[in-house]
Amino acid sequence: MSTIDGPTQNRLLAALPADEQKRIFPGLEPVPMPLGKVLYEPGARVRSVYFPTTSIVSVLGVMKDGASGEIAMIGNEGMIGVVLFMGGESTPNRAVVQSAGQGYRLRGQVLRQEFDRSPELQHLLLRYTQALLTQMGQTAICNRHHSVEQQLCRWLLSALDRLPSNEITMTQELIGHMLGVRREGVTEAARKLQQSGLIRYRRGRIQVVDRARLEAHACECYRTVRKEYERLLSHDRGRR
Amino acid sequence: MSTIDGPTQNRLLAALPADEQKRIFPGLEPVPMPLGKVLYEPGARVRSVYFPTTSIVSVLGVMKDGASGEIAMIGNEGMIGVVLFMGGESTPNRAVVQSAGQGYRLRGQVLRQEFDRSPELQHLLLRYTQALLTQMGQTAICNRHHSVEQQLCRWLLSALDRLPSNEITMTQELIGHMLGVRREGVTEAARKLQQSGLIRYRRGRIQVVDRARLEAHACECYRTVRKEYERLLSHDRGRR
DNA sequence: CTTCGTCTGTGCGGTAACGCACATAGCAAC
DNA sequence: GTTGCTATGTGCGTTACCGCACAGACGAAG
Repeated sequence: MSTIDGPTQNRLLAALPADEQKRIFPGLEPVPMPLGKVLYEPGARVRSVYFPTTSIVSVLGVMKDGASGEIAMIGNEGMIGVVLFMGGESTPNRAVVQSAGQGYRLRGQVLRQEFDRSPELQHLLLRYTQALLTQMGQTAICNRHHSVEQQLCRWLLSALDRLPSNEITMTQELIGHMLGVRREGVTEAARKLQQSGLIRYRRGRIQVVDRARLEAHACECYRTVRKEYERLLSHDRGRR
Repeated sequence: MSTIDGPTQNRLLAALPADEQKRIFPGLEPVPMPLGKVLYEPGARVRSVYFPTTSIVSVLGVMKDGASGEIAMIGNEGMIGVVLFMGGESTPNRAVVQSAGQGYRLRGQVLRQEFDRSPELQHLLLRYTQALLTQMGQTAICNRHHSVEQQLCRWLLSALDRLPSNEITMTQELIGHMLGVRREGVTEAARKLQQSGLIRYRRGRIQVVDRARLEAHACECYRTVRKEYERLLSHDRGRR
């Protein structure tokens, strides 16, 4: 009945038809998602999927030498663990909680069963996976062509879209790991943005002051991905 | 009956169960895939899918200012147009033939119908899509962390895996567009590789002389992606 | 209030890749 | 062989980012 709290805070879960919700919601287990919690490791078998509600999760590519980079950011618009219905049992990536909050866990077996049974669920999750594909592809060319400053803007906006307030709790060091750049590079970019009055920050917290101008500063990648998410995951599902 | 020529030269089509082949093969239309042919444009509705046999197709991200970069390379191991069964009707990317050859076209409607009817086809294509996801994610962090020289090695090896000979027909200018770097950067990297005896090249042609050492020169991304393709698309499908 | 660990600010030399300009060389058409 | 187009070679100044080093500043815990 509640539409503000509970599983329906996750937009994928909320978009399910009522009868499907009846079958899935009982299997959902609310879990805390503390900062740094690892949801899955590269190559490890994925046994559960996660639906963030108030948390944000990063999917990171990690190199042998420890270098890393975010290839996808997932909040209450999505889920972690698409491999479960895609048929691989693992991925070469790591999923880590990037912004603390809540989420729901569902056993993989349950999801797979329902995925095979319900065309609506299937279509919804596949459309979501396509959105994920788009995000990854755009990240690839963004990493190639855009400056740290532009990418920081993009990243802040993406995070903001998944948070209730205009404040992001995150150290510059961590942002560096996400963007795959030096911490100092983040510091310098952040300083410039603050001087221009787009953001304000202090130790581990970044406040977005002027969202419109931040968007203007970001590279086109942000809008491209966002538009695609809206197109794929808004009301008109079922059109297929 | 033939396993060398025809549709079964594409490994996805070859992996289908016999009864599924019976339903799909009649709909396949052999098409030439000349260099530069555009299979789909950003945002345009995708109406057919393509199964390369002897050709290679690049999925490119393109920016407003014309800058570009390859986010996936697809040969006879895969197909172009996963959006058709993923449920989006378009993507923000462009698909272009990168190495001329042959392929098969299939009307999207036919594929969708069979996708919904046959669990085997569905599982096969979803596993393939996961491989694609992996490739894109790895491209993203590769673009972030590795040198032009390393990336050129990776790219050459990926192309080689999809070609029958050890020669790649491709100008350095085009490779530059794929990698999203300057043509001169490619020239310099190629010169180094030639001096080290890994490749030999002339106007529009690159010959790989020492594959083993080329692999040693490439970044880990090549192996990561390749392994994942093997894991996801080899014999053990149906294990799910 | 003090302490201490962590986060942020800043400087500096080094390097990879860029943008541009122009020279040369391969190849196809005539 | 000559011509003309396109691909490749090379140099040069500029820029963005790196790696490292260390100073300073915040804020939680005592």
